[in-house]
Amino acid sequence: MWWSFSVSLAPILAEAGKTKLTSMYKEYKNLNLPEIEEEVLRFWEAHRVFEQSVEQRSESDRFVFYEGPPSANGKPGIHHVMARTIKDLVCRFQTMKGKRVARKGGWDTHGLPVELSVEKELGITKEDIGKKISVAEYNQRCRETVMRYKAEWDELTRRMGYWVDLEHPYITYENDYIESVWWLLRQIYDKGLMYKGYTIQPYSPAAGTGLSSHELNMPGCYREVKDTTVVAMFKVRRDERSDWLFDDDSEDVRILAWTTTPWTLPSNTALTVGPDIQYVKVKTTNPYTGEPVSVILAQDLVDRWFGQKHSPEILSMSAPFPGSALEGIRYEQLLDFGNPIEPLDGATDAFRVITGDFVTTEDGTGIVHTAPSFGADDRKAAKQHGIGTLTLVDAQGKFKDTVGEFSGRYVKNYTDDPNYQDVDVDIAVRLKKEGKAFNVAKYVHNYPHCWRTDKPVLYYPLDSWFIKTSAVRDRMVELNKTIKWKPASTGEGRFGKWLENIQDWNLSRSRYWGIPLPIWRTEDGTEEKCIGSVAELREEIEKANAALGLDQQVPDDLHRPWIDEVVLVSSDGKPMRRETDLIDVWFDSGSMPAAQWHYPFENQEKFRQNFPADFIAEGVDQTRGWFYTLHAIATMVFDSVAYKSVVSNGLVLDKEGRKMSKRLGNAVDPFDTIARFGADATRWYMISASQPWDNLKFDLEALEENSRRFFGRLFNTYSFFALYANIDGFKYEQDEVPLERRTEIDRWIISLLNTLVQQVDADMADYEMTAATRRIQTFVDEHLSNWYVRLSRRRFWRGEMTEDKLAAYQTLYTCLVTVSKLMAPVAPFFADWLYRNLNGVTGREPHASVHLADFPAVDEAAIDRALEQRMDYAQRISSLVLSLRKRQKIRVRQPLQKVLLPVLDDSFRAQVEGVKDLILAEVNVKEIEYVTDTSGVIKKKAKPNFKTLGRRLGKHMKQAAQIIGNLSQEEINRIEREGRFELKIDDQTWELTLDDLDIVTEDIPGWLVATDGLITVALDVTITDELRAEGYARDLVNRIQNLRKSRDYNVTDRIAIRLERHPEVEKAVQQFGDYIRTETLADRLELVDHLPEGETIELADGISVRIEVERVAEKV
RNA sequence: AGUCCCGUAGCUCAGCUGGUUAGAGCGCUACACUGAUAAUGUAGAGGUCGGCGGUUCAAGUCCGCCCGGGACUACCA
Repeated sequence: MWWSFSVSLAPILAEAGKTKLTSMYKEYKNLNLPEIEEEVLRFWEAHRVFEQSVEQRSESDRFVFYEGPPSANGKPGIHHVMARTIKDLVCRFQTMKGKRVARKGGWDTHGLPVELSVEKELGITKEDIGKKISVAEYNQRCRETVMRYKAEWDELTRRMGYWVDLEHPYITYENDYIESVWWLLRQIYDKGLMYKGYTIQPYSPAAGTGLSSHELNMPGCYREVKDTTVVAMFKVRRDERSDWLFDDDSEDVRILAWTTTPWTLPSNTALTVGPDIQYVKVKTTNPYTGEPVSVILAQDLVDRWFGQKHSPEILSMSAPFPGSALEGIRYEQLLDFGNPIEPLDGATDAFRVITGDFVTTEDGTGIVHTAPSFGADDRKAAKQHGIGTLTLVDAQGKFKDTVGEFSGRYVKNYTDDPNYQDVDVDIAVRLKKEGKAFNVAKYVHNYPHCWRTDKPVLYYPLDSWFIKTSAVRDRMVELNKTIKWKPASTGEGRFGKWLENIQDWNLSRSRYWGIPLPIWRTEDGTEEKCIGSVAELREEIEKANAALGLDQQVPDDLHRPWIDEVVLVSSDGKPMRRETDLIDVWFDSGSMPAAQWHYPFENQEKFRQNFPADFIAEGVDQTRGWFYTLHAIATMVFDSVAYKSVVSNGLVLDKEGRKMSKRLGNAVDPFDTIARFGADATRWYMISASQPWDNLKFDLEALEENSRRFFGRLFNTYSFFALYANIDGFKYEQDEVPLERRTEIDRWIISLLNTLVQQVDADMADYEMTAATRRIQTFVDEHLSNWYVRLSRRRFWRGEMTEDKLAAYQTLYTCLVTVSKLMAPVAPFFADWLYRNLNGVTGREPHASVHLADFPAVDEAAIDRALEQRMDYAQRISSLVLSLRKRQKIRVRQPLQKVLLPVLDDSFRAQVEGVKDLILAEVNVKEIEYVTDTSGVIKKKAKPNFKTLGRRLGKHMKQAAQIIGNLSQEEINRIEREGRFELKIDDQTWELTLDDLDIVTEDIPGWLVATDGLITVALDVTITDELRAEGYARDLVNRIQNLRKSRDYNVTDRIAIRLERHPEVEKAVQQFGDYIRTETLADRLELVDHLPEGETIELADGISVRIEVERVAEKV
């Protein structure tokens, strides 16, 4: 390209802490973000920019951030780029605002996914652990596996520009970490918030293990199944309590209860009714035996079971009565196999109607068959009412051998027996035969399955340790209200409402690779110890060694199996063994505020400085995961929030809006994306495309487009600056041109820039990063590139270094440097590249990197709203004029005489006057003529101001709008003169002022006009001979410049021009010869009659002429 | 089943505490500019603001119900 200098690219000279200047702004042919980023990365690493950015800030002014630990057991995906971009940009922003933001990394190392991948690799199941492979070996494999993809994670971290300290991360499997977790558990234990309970939990008989809610919620676990359902009839015993139900001695009264799990019917011990639900007794006949029978069910559900095609008929129906009336009524056991009632909290009563709030009339009969061993609600209700239980199914999922003909039969086909007979069906058949079935049907519903065995889960009573989170519910709710949630709805809704009916936290996991529950018990459970530190464990071990004559030591590794071997001793000398459960891994990560510092055993000061966090961020899926466990533990142990603000980002979906998954093959590879488009473009796209808490439809094409638009334009703007600044040797060495001596457009862009700084600062502080990026983008695209640079181009390449030219350089430089700082949190690479390219030449700031600089401060004095409005007028007026030219097909190079601009008030006129020159230059028109209404050519129209009038007029608004819209010219003129207007509707009168009306010009009769809101523009399209000649002159200049360019002449070369004579061209040369010569740097411009050697050029209106251009002297 | 988010032009998204002509970018079409040119500008077409009902003088915006997409949670007999 002829005007560009070839510049040898100086190597990076900036050193840590100080800047060595380069002499030229670097120029580049094309924007290559990935290349820039690699270079910037090398720079950051070589000069430890991250470390410096943290260390240079005061210890006493911190912004605390917690890193949610990822598991390196799986590969990172594009959604991790999303979450980490948010974390990173907030931390970088706060750093630039002067805060010290330490970012300690962490690794989540325990849990099911790790265990499973090991089992898969070894080809074993959970049952094999301790048999085919020792627990020690198994855990060793887990420990090795857990960091499998650490290299990928580290590379992603590095390459995406996520600044986090990975040299000193916390790792959840380390003894120090475990010890802190134990300490936390001990605090909770000491507050009486831990208990062991025999509760109903999801259980997989096929796998022989309880399942966590996590496991139950793995994709595909809830499946549609078709089950046999039974409405069973429970025969009421007649006694004092139930007597009122019977009409006569022979009446057979039965209570109806529906179940989708008939195999639980032998274990029934109660029936639960809703105390406030209305029930009725219906006389009918048994559909299977034909015997007369009376059945009790909810009134609302009568229609469901009666009156249909094949359903029994209603012979008579009682008046409704509330469920509370049924309470205490006894019934005969449905299927009696002579098993004793097992005590539940000591109670062994059974076969009685009880009440429960959970009963609804949504389905079934409004009466719940209650088997306390197989349902959590059932168990709760039974306990409340002193009912015992029957557990007639064993842990393998088959009936015990005391259940008559059903003994030994699996309740579901857990063994893949090809001849499996559905026991539900057989139970139904027996009930039908015995006249105890009211209805038997197939029913399709969702039921959870064990994701590993594909078999239905069973709810089964299991021993577990719980944290009584329900006891601190109110405090958690209260503290949550002080947390700033982004978006707020997640905090109030998903999280808040969930807290309000929080369940106790089931801590137990019967697993191997995790933090062992530090509780030891005597065999009879009468004494237990919760260990809160290694020192305490050592003491207890020594005590036990002495008392029991053992030779134990604190294990080097606090995991199983070593910790299981430790035996402690009770106060009366009995051995105590550890409860074999591990704790829920979510407790691990929720412990990190303390455990990352090995608090309270070390770093007490550090912990105090870093608790609670100012900010955390993760995906919404962590709402009930990490966000919850942090909150719960902090509430229980420290009576504090764990974080003051939290951003929960949405999912990253594919461009069709589907969830990304390996299975669908629509997962986007983060490494690939970054390598192709750059980390900055990826980050910028993710943040600017949609609010982080909305789901993002990730589309590579959109990313590319966004990158081209924003980074491309910013790059072009920089390139433009660098090109001319190098020619002029501009290094910002001269004094600052005072603002008041700069031109309108300079002061305008600086005003906008300061407004931008103010807004972006506020947005970023409020975690509104999408708004911030969009504002920056608008500034760069629309204002800086498309208006400021475009209109200021001439100032940069024309003439010597005048004050105006200097002001232009300074202004553009300031804009670029400031933008680099504003964008630095989101696009750290390009921002630093831009900053260093600029500051590396001028040395105006002492920082080697933009990330060591301060976030820009607003110069409020530079903000000039009137000027911003003025320029907005200029843009709109220009746009209107251009659209008029367009309509008339008059090229912009053709000058026109004047623009007519109706002005309705003096301030508008004054405003336009201030930007008149810009408008005229932009639209190539000679003058603006202001038309006032005194000239009589303007047609005015009045519109109501709905905002001010609506409130006052209320329902008369419609009529008012019509009256105002129909006001005549004269009336409008009068209103403007008097400043008031009496509006009469019906009998009422309102006194309106000019504020209540918008008066606009819509038309100038006889002229070509265009309107945009309140601005109307008319264009004089008469082309005089002189204007035409000037148009051709401009065409000529343009064609000659093109020739210079295509011939690779230097910008400063002088030329000689010979033109073939042509009547129009001759006029142009005669009148505008000087202009042509000046513009094209021509020493001579001659007209000749024949120019056979010349090139042919096309001017407007189909004129073509021959021309000869040659260089007269070369200048370098 | 509950809770929450989303549903505005072919695509991606704006639209503040309700105010009358619903915006932008891309894409498409046409054109201009040509000393930022693998850049830039202008114009045009394109919308039942998911649907129905309500509140209001006025609803994309507030309320209710429904439909569709998504997430999380769950002890649905």
